[in-house]
Amino acid sequence: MSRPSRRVTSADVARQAGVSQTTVSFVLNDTRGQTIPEETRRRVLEAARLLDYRPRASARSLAAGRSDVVLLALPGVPISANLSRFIEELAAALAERGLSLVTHLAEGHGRSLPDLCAAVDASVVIGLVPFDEETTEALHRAGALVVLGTGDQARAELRAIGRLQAEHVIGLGRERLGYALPGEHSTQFRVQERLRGVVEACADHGLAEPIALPVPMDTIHAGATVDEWVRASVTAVCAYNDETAMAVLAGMNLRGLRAPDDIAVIGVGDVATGQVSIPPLSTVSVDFGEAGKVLAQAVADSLDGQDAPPVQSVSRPRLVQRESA
Amino acid sequence: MSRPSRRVTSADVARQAGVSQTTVSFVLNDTRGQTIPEETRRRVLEAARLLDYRPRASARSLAAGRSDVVLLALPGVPISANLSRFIEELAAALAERGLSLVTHLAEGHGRSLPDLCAAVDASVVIGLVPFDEETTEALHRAGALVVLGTGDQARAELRAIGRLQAEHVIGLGRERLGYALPGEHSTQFRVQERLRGVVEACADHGLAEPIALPVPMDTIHAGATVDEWVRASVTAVCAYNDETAMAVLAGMNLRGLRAPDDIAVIGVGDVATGQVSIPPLSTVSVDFGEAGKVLAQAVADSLDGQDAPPVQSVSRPRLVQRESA
DNA sequence: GAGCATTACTAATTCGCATTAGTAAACTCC
DNA sequence: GGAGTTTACTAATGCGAATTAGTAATGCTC
Repeated sequence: MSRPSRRVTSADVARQAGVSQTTVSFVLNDTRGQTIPEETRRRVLEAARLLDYRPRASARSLAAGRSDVVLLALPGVPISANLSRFIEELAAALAERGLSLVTHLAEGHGRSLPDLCAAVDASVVIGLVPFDEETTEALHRAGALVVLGTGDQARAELRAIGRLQAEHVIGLGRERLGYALPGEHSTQFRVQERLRGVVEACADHGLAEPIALPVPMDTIHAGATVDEWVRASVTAVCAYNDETAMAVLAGMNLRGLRAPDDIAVIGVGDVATGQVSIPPLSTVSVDFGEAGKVLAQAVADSLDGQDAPPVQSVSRPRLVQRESA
Repeated sequence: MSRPSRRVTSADVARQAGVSQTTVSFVLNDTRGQTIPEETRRRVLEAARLLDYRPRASARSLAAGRSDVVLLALPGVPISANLSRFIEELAAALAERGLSLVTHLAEGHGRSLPDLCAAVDASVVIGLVPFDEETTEALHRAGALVVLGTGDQARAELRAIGRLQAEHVIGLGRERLGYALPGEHSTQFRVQERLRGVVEACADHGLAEPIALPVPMDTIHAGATVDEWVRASVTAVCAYNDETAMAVLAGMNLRGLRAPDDIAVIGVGDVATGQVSIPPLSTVSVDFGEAGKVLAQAVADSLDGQDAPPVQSVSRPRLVQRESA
């Protein structure tokens, strides 16, 4: 259609408003230390609105030395409703501070995160999985001013989730636990750390280590896995996530076993279908609640103020008790 | 940690390699029409590697007049495994062409898509939901050279999904259909178009219009909805998605009804838990297959070649028959 | 009513890269 | 052996906004 013609520039706005480009910049950025009379400000704003002017990001960040792009690196897993709500909240909170959030589905075969970071000229990179030292380093070299998601905080949070599951079923009087690993990617960081949390909780209570078995998304195979747990007298299974937990439930159903009577089952994630599983699934909801706002604040702080206090807790695991445990 | 020091620039590389900045640019961009001897090329490449040089995107796109950022606008729904695979594939295919993909969870309260487009200086915007004329216009003004996802193609694809569901159960001999709307957002474009597809298929076969009812994610309420369908002698239910379908299954289970004997149930999406529902859920898998590569090609084409043929079909709906229908 | 500060601006410079317009040397070719 | 071409580069310019360094006009003070 309409040839993209020429983009509107700040010079166009200046011309329209009858001022210099400098003044336009001052008005639009609320540059402090500059006094602009109300009338002039109004004229500039009006002209900008009229022309639907949007500063060209590349010019802006070239001149300013930093962009206002925040890159959120997501793990390669499907994005739950929960997580996507968190992302939107984060985006909204960042937008209020003039920052723009874009996301990147990592773990893919696309370009590396540092490459991407450079490609979009991101000032901030947030990871939901922790970055190792080397990646952090590379991100900084790639132009990231702030990198969040390093450190052991993510690790701690993942473990807390496992712990919460275990504590719950132990509280129910179960003493022999199983752990349901996902059918795939079971060596992944997230999986191992959640399992770790369960292991720790068992140790704390003087119980034997949980029996961790992979559970494929398939009723027949799940049934076989359940058999193994039954042989080991397992009376509660903590699952890596709700999907896996539902597979366990299906396997049990196939064997005529009931949750929680025979084996208590608890998942993670509070996916919608957990409410209509048979029986309804107890789970740990990873509630991002205020996390978006908190994170946005942390980002903004560490972007202008030198160092902000590290973000404590992003997710806030919460027990959702239904019928399966 | 390490103060971000100063970013490495192409001038640094030039100095290191003992050539001019111009030459560095020529080598790194494989500028055609320039002959660079192998030895010089090697020196430059080596210097760039040594310094871990990455061109600053803002400077690049300011000078070149266009960035290599592609923005994918996603609907505000959770991202299925299927979709995320598609995204990764698209990202990989774009990366091969020197383009970087970032995603944006739309429908949020963050900034508007045109604003975001300008903020990341995207050259291309792809939408999985169609953009209206106005938005497309705004995106172009915001600097997007290419905008994909306009037009009625998305509409057609959504309808095809509904059609496929309906055709399947009609093929099973069912003549009175129900449609399970999601408990929320049931007036949304996607929902309505899928339903439309079912309505059309019914009409084509001379059947009565499907009885569309919202199904909340809650076994009790789902049971009540099932009652309504039973009263209307419905023998097959097409659901907006797998989650909703599973709620229907739960409601039926509560009433002692079996799928497909009493009512056939079919979902959309092929979510993992559909494999372990009771009974395993028949569904329409929205298979993106080669779509990533095709789309990437279309993007690249229309970015340098003037106009590329519009992308035909992005998703390729495919029936996955399990037990529920 | 001279000196100084404040107001309300603007001209000129800068960011880092791509690109255009050279230029000097080597290499044809009749 | 001089004109023309190709090779192998480099100097200079421009992209569009932010920023720095002004400047002219007005206000305030003693």
